[in-house]
Order: sequence, then C-alpha cells, then structure tokens
Amino acid sequence: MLSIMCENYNALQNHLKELMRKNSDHQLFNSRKRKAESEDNTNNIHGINGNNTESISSDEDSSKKPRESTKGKVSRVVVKTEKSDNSLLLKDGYQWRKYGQKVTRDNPSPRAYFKCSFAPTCPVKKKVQRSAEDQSLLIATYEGEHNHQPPSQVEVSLGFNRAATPASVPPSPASMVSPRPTVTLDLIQPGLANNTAKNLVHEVKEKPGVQQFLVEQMASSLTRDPSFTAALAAAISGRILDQSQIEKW
DNA sequence: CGTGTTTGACCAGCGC
DNA sequence: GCGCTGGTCAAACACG
Repeated sequence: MLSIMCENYNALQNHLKELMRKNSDHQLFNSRKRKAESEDNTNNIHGINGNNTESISSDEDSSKKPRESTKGKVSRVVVKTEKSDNSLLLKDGYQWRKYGQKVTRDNPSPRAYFKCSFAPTCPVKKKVQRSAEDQSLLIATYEGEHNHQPPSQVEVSLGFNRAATPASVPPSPASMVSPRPTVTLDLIQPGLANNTAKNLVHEVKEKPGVQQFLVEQMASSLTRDPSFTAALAAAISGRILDQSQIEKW
C-alpha cells in the first residue's frame, strides 16, 4: 500500500506541476476576487486520475483572506461520481441538512449548501457543486471543524466494528466493481520532495524496520488531519454498508 | 405528524 | 449609490 501511495503521489505531483504552470498564465486575466476564487476551485479539480476517486486538499489560501480566516479551517474534497448521478448528495460519514441551492455565475451547475445536522451546535458547513469542466466531478467545500465525533466513529465506539479497518484492507477486485467510491489520498505536502518519495519506496521494500517506522509516522500524521479523518469516515460508512464485501474480507 | 428538501426572497459584500 | 453576486432564510412542499 505504501508503494502504491508513493507512486500515486509522484504521478499527482507531476500532474499538478504541469497544470499549475498552465494555469499561471490563465490567472493573469482574472482580476476580480470572485473570479480568482472560482479558479481556485478549478485548480483543485485537476490531479484526479481514475474513477470514483476523492482528493482532499486543505485550502491554504484561506489564511490570506480575512473573511475566511474568521470562519475556521476550509478544505475541499473532489469526488468523481457516475455521470448518470445528478444528485449533489455526498456521503462523507457526517449527517447534513440542506438549507439552500444557488446557481453561480461561473458554473451552470447549481451549488448546494449544507449544514452539519448531527450535532445541533456543530458550526461546520459545506458547499457541493459540480465541476464546470467535468460534470462527473463533485466539489465539496468544508468550512469549519466538527465539534463532535463522526457518526461512523460513534458507531465504532459503540461496538459496531465488525468490519476490518479500511486502511488495512487491500483493494480487491470486488471493490472495483462496487459503486461505492474508492478513496485515494492527495499526499501533496510541502517539503516532501519527489525523489524523497522514491527513496521511501526503496527503503520500505528493503528494510522491515523502516517499514514499521514509516507506517507509524504516516498513521500519526494522517490521523491528525481532520480532512483525512472525514474522508476515512466516508470510506468506512460507505464500505460497511456492503455486507457482501465484508464477508469476503 | 415529524423531518428533510425545494425555491423564491432577502441581505451583505464588493467593484465600478 | 447602483448593480451584481454569493450566502442564508423561511414558507411551501414532499415523503415516510
């Protein structure tokens, strides 16, 4: 799994570099702030390969915008869906209540507004809109952080842990056929160079001790990321419903 | 009847 | 000040 993750990381980083280079010229024409914001959305869409994948990215630009910095952490999740699926519903492990829908200027697809309804005091909101470039891509923007456990984690803590931990389950051919989305991780992080990832792959293959250490390090860093835990919750909630696959595991 | 969704109206921020 | 735009509200509606 680590090897696959590192390979995917390399591919995504190269793709992102290429697209960022292309978009840097295009963004010179976007003088208006809202226009630039929409471009941020399209930038995050890129770098998605394969079917039924999600990409999670933390919105670092939000720290530069005073209005958004007061709202807390902002993150985006891109989900590839079936083209026949026209709904804006996104299963991410949390319970959402839709409170509005709007057609925005730069995208003919409507944008849906959701509030977290699992906890009455939870301030988290999310916006879901289809990509203007690829209608099969759903872009979810999360604002704020949950002040409660994800529903799926609550279920686990209550003893609903019959299924194995998704992170320890290798992708099976059956999961490729399943309509449930397969979650992949966008591991683009500053400071992690391209060749560093390659070295990691080599060391992991050669040294079991390094493998154990690396697994612990990655698990530690990933579980500290709320975006990752949200995606993991979505993966769990999606997989545990498919009892037939659980039996196969 | 309770809960969630839809959708037109309203409000605030921003650029000109 | 005006118009445009995104975000939110709330009444009407649908559904189990």
